[in-house]
Amino acid sequence: MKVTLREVAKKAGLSVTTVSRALNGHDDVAEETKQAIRSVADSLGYTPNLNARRLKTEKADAIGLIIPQETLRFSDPFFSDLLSGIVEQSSQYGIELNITTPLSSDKVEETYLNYIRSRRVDGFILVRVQENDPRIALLQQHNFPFVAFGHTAESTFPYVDEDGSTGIKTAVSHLVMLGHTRIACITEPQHLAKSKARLQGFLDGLADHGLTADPNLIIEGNFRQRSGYACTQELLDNENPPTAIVTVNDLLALGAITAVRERGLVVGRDISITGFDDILLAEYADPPLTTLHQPAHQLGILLCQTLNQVINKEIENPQTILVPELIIRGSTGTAPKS
Amino acid sequence: MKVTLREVAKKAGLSVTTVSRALNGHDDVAEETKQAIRSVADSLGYTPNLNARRLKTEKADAIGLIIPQETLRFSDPFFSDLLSGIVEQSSQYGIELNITTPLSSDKVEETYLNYIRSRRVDGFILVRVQENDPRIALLQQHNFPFVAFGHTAESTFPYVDEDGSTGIKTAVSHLVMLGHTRIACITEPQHLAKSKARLQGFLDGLADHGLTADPNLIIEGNFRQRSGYACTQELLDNENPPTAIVTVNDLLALGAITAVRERGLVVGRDISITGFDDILLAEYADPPLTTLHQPAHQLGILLCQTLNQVINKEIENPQTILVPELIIRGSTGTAPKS
DNA sequence: CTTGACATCCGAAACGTTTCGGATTAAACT
DNA sequence: AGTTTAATCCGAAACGTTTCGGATGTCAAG
Repeated sequence: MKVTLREVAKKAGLSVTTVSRALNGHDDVAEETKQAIRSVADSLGYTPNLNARRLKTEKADAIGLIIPQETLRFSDPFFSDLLSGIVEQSSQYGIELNITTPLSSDKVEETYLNYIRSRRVDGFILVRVQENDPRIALLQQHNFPFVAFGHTAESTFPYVDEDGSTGIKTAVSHLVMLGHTRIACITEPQHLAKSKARLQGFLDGLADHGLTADPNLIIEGNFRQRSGYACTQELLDNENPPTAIVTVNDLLALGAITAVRERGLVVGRDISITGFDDILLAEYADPPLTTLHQPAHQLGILLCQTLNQVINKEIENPQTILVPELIIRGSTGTAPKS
Repeated sequence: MKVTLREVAKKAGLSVTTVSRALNGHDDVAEETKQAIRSVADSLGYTPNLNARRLKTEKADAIGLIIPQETLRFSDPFFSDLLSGIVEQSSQYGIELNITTPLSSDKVEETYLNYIRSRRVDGFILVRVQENDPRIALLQQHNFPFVAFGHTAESTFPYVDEDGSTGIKTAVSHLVMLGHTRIACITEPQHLAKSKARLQGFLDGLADHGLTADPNLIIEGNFRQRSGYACTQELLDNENPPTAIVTVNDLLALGAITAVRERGLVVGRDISITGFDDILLAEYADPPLTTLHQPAHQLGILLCQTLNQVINKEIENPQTILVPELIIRGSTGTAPKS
């Protein structure tokens, strides 16, 4: 049933050594023997036992993706596109993609350590990086290859990231150009690096146009539609409500749209709303959502490519930042005259 | 740096054999030596080299999920919830989850074969099963453990599935009770088992109430919103348009809602629409979508549990079917008087 | 005719684990 | 006292691969 190198060797009348070297394309075996060996191997349906190879070579040809429980639970569309990019690229490279989640939130580092020590992956892709992320400290200390999706100003490690700050600034500019001055912002929890960056972009964007942020108009939500809905209610209850709301992701924006409409207001006329990510549903929202397009799938591919380079030491400290593009749709319009 | 069994043994003053057996909890080593060994192992930070273990035991403690390219590309929310369930449960079991996609659609079986022969997984979870699925034939022929998400009437293999037919029947009944008689259906491509079942449910549902399906009102879409939009346009252009549309997944329904509204009609009053899956966005659609709730996350967990049982031969041929529950929201209402 | 260089092949060891079959000792029976 | 039994422990082989360090043969150059 199972066919090993030894059997290929026997059938080909050659040594195991030669067969191994032939199949791995070394140049100390004659071209015609290589051919012969390959055809024997094919006829027997030989596929190397990966575990044996890994044991010997001390390479796993695999990468790990340890998803935080929070990310796992509230699967947002952006993340699944990111994931699909990672899956696609790792498959293309012929390396395994190994996905897990820590058993509990206080066992994150334990999980990483176990993976490192048991030698089952050559590197990690990190998502949801935080400031002073303990995972990164751990990996750096062990000198273990990884690439982070996310960064801060001080980051000295390999990462791929969006430029969330610039992205939001673009959205703010867009709104200011439309005449808005009372602009609100619904943010995400601030422990994540990317959420911080986006909020900063909002503040900077206002400042760029000589506006100052009204603290009453900055409100922290989470990552879900329901939260966008609730935050918007709160904003609209304000005695001097905003004419535009910058939300920090599309799901928040969709929730905001629902809330606005429930009050009998028209999105894009009475109140403008912007999102972030350009998930599939943004285009089909009603009205279609003005948002910042993130090439999620592409980012996933890039993450995987970068990690591969880090593992193979082809590059020392790659850092890539992609600037999202503003897609203007119906959810934003000129400010109402007051 | 790396610590092996040998070093634990040396430090503990015992043989490699004993250390191995102690750590694996065999009962031919004294309780106090076990304790001692464990503490030495912990102090050294020993973690077994998985590749060595796998080589020896011929078990991978890993399962594979080979995602078809189509599924990968158009990441639907349902699938990511399913995936999250699989990730969660496999992590809980402490087995690896290995995700790939075939390099091209004609290399699907090659990919499976490679995985089987290289001994890197103990079993597979299959998604998007078709009638007479060649992957299933292959796995059965190799006597390799797997569990399918999906089935047909003749299926003799282990599966977990939703009862799509009964689900849609429930939706049809609901509409009939509301007085609808001209009911349309937007289906998915019929090569998938689940899509076939859902269409059958539609036909059976009508028949149950003595209605016959109008071929003009059955129209094949795909899996995306855009398609639901286009199909609905077509339905509404009919000379005798339907008063209700049963769509076979939520994204189609969301597209349908957009199309209906664009014509100035009111969903839930002029035209009723039902979906299937109850994705996160269904509740926040406008109007909220009447749909069939699928416990996607739970299904993922169940798939993983079932596969585990199959691998460990705890059960011979497990087949589970979950009946989806109709969630009535605002997108359906009494039929307009004509 | 010898020498060296080159091309091609191979034996044996090693990676770190598990396990088979036995060895040792002490306790518990005839 | 001798013999069985049980409790602990261990040596060595094996899983299938890669690779180090040669071995063999051929051929051109000296």
